[in-house]
Amino acid sequence: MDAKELYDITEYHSIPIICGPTASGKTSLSIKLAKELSGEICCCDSMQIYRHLSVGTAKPTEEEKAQVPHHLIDLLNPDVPFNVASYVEEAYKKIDELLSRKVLPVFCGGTGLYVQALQKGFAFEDSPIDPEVEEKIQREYEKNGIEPLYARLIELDPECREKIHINNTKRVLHVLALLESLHTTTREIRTSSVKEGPRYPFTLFCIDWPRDILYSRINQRVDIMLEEGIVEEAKWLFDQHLPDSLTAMQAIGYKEFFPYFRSEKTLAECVDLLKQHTRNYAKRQLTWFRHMDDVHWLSGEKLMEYDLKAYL
RNA sequence: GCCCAGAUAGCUCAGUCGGUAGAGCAGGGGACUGAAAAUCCCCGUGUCGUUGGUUCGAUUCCGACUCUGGGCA
Repeated sequence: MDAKELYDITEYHSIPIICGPTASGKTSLSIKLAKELSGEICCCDSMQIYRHLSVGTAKPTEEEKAQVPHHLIDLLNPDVPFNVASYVEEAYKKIDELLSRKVLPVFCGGTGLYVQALQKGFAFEDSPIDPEVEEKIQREYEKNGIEPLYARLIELDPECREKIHINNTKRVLHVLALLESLHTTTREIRTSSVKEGPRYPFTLFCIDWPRDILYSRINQRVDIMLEEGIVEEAKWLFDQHLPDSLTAMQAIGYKEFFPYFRSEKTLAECVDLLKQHTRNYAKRQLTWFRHMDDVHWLSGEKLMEYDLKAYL
């Protein structure tokens, strides 16, 4: 769909995506914008997808959801894995649904990969990895370690020497399985995945704050989450005894409390660790956003003064 | 008051058999196409507590002092 078609349906030329690091004020900005546009909010967040993870993922509150309808949250239980490909599929379904009601979606979220997948229109194949190939690679890894597999990856695709470090085991194994299943290279995958172009026209906004202010906002927000019951929520997840590898178990705001539940750390230590991890995460998010294309940067201090409609 | 241990990077500490020092964490930068709130890479000069002494040379050895732990009174 191009800008004109979108305009004919919604009277706007593009779909806004509000991104930014955690605790930058995305939620309130997206609500303000959605109200102005009579739009509805679609979350672009790998963890708000999960039910029961609410306080810790800074999901919009009931009051906020009452102001503007929210979508793409509370889709799955925490024991179900999730990934970009599934996200993109869900997002496109939701966009079509809103457009069929002539409603403009307002995307909002901090997961850089998901934002980029929408912006660039990454196309994902149904199941690109042959389970037999994957299993064989896994067995070889357990037997001989990463080095022979890394050597094979470089031989199949010399570009990977630059792009994938040998210590990044997870990615080495995954990309090797991908290449041996499809008999192709990463360059070809990247090229073919964007050859259709973006599915819809998007406009990206990213919120930025001076680093020290962002960090103190993060620390304050963790204290608020504590009052809102993050520890109880984390205890609930802890009691599910899910495998650590599961997507939901990686969420910041939960795993940090597990040592407390096991009486290995004090609550105060876990809280400090949570603040730390959240700050580290915000930095990684900013690295991602800074290197995305066509981003309109918004200063956190004057967030409510921008006329974002003018960009759409 | 006495005895012992310590004082080195923002923090926790290692080390220099005497030639001005290095790890982890924090912090900063970066990568990223099916776990991405994940995973991974790169970046280390600081009056080595103060002050005398020994020495060609002291953060390192010796003394005193200050501070911080711990113990004894």
